[in-house]
Order: sequence, then structure tokens, then C-alpha cells
Amino acid sequence: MAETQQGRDAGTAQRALDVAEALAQTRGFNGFSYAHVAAGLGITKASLHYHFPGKAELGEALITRYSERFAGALARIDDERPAARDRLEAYIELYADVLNGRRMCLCGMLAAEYETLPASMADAIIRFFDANQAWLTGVLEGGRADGTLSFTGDAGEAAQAVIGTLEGAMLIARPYHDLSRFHAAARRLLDGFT
Amino acid sequence: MAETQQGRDAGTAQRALDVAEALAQTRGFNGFSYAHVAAGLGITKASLHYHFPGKAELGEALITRYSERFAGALARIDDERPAARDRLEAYIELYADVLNGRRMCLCGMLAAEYETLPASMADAIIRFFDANQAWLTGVLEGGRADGTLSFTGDAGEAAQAVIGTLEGAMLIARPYHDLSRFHAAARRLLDGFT
DNA sequence: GTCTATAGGCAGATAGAC
DNA sequence: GTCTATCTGCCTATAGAC
Repeated sequence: MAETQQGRDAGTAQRALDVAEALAQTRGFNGFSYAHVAAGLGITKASLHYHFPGKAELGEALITRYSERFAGALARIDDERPAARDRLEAYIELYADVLNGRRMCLCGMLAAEYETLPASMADAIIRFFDANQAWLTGVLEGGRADGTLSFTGDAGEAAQAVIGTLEGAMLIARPYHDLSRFHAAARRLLDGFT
Repeated sequence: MAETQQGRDAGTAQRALDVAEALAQTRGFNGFSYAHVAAGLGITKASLHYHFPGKAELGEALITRYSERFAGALARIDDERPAARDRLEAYIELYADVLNGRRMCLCGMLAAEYETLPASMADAIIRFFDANQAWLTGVLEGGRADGTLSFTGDAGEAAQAVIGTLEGAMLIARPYHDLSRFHAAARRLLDGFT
């Protein structure tokens, strides 16, 4: 009961998700197997099947937990940062943290592979991006209303642009092993709202 | 000898690259097999091994040909479009054409998977992005010099931002099956240089 | 250049004991 | 919950005939 999302006392299912998540974010969903996850946990493939009947279910659980964690982070930003510009900066920092762990955004990675994924996973990926866009749209509209964020056109479209820019910056920074590449893109993105 | 890049009289190796390219751009490098390519060609897996000893060599050939074709397109833009802004628009159109074929940029896709790829492929991906950045940097510097493109900071950094934005816009537009999502991002990108 | 046949390995998955 | 054992299928790759 008192288990946290990635705590050291987490159950096997949660620890399996931790291992699978790291693999999916670095190698892609088609780049890891039950054997990889089981080895990372120190159990057998058969035991892993007890917790997740198939790879599709594991993948769905992966996206669900990731989306919930992201939603929690956004709620925390709402609580702690009243200013629209601070919220946007904190949002970018979320991505920077993921990249700092040498990982791609889980849903950005899965977006690349979406044609090979079970429909349930593809749907969940869309919902992740929709939720991000909705939150960002609110932030941008708020910033425009109080004059702290300046941009042209539809706020929802601007929100899409923010997400795309950050995902693209992560995608390319990774093979270069260059964090500063991401930060330069992030700075330019923020400057665009001045 | 008189074979074109994707002509109907192309040899088996070229046609194999055509099929493999489409698969890699839609499913990723870990999302297709020799069996898929061979089936698409109407030959056996063993025959495909005659042309490409292993999947690594096939992958290298894929990136090489893609990079050369891209370089050719950039050279054509240089020839046909003297104005910096027109060049930038034509560059964006290159990406739009790829996405219009329901494909991801080959090197954007491979960038996501790079941790699972042979080192030779990872190196070739970096060279692709370097070449694009170099070309774009020249375009941006030219536009800034003659006053037709306006942007802040280092031109090379701005070029990186352009590539990242376009790759990210493609990545996310695909699962939505929404071309307009890409075009909206492209328009915002261009407007940013006004 | 293409084929049949085959090798060896790993994939996802299940049955059934403990 | 975790194990051993096993299944089926697909993977990359090779040998050798045509």
C-alpha cells in the first residue's frame, strides 16, 4: 500500500515497469524483450508474464503510469508556479530532466514506432499528447491574457508547436550526446514568447 | 548504368533499398526484417543476402542513399532558388513531401533507435544532420546578410532549431494522421524568421 | 542472381510444479 | 509469485545447387 512510484520497496510489477520504461525510452518498444526486463529484475520471463500477460499489456501500463506521473508533475507546476512564464520554463525542465537521464520522452519514442504498436498503445499515446497540449494551451492563454507571454495565432496551435519543438530537440540531441543542444533549442523556444 | 534512384528498371539492390527504406521510415529499423523486404521484392531472404551481407550493411546503404538524395535536393534548391526565404521554404517542403508519403524522416526515425544500431549507422546519422545543419546555416546567414531573414543568435544554432522543429513536428503529426499539424508548425517556424 | 534447405538463436507465450 | 521446461514462430545468416 505504502508503495511509491519508483520507491525501493515497490512491488515486482512496479519494478518491472521501471526496468521496461528505461529500456523503452532508450531502445524503443521494439528494441527490448521480456528477457531483457526479466534479467534486469533478476526473475524469469515466466514470472514476468504473471504480472503482465503480454507485451501489449506491459506497454499499456508503461504509458498509463508515465502519463499519470506527467499529469502529476503538471499539477505540481500549477500549484507551485503562478506565473505563466515560470510554468512554461518548468514544463521545459520536465523534458530536460528526462533527457538528462539519457532517455527519450517515452511517448515521443513510441510515436516513432506507432505503426508497429497495438492499437491500445497508439490510442494512449495520442491521449498523452492531447493532455499536454490542453495543459500548455491553458498556460499560454493565461500568459497572453496577463501580458507575460507574447505569441501569434491560436494558443492550441502554439502549444502543439512547443511540444513538437521539445520532442524534436530531444530526438536529435540524444545521438549527439549533447545536452547543450537541447538547452539551446529550449532557450530559443522561450525567447520566441517574448 | 542508366539506372535512376527509384526508376522502374532499377536493379534488385536499388529496389531492395526502396522497399527497406519505406519499411524503415514507417516501422523503424527494428520494426522490419529481411523477410519483409524479400517479400516486398518477390525474392527470397537468401537472395537478399547476396546484395546485402547483413542488416547492418543494408542499413548503412539506406542512410548513404538517403543522404545523397537529400544533398542532391539541397543542391537543386541552391540552383533554382536564389532567395534565402525561398530556400528555407523549399527545405521545409522537403520534409512535408516525406510526411505526405506517410513516412517519418529516415534519419529522424533512426535517431530514436540509435542506441540499438551498429556504430557505422549511428555515425552516418550524425553526418546527415551535420550536413543539413551546414547547408541551413549558410541559408540563414545569407538571409540575415541581405535582410530577408531575421533571427537572433548564432546561425548554426538557429539551423539546429529548424531541423529539430521539423523532425519533432513530423514525429507527432504521424500518429495523429494529420498533415495540417505539420504545416501549422512549419508556418510558425517560418513566421519566426520575419 | 536466385533458389532450397537448414542452422542456431531469440522472440513472445504457456503448462504445471513448488 | 516464482520457478523449470517447453512450444511455436520468426529472426539473421550460411551452404550449396541451379
